[in-house]
Amino acid sequence: MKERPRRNQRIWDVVRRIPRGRVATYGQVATIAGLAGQARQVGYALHDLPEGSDVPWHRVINARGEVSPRAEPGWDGFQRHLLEEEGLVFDDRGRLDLERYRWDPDSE
DNA sequence: TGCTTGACATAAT
DNA sequence: CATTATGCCAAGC
Repeated sequence: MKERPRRNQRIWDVVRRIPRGRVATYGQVATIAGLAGQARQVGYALHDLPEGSDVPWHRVINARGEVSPRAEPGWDGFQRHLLEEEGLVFDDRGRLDLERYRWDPDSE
């Protein structure tokens, strides 16, 4: 069976590798998944993320260290709550210290 | 089959 | 650090 270019599933696999209490940017996930530069696809993949997936999508944030502004209100607060449960701390502007919480794939 | 939209990133200003 | 412009790929219509 040929490898199905299912980038989405590949992305989910990378996101699953994200340890608890750590976050990764879309670009980072894209690079690790072999989709360097296609960070948009990462976000799109998570959007297609089915329910019941073991993918900690809430650990995936944008390059600014902030939660991606979704279309539905209240969703950002939900993600922030999940991250706080992981032990992460947000700034007054609702941003995280990427320098401190950024997941190091090489350290895995 | 072709155009538009989309959980973004990076470079330039 | 914020904002603007451009690029990338896949899914939807």
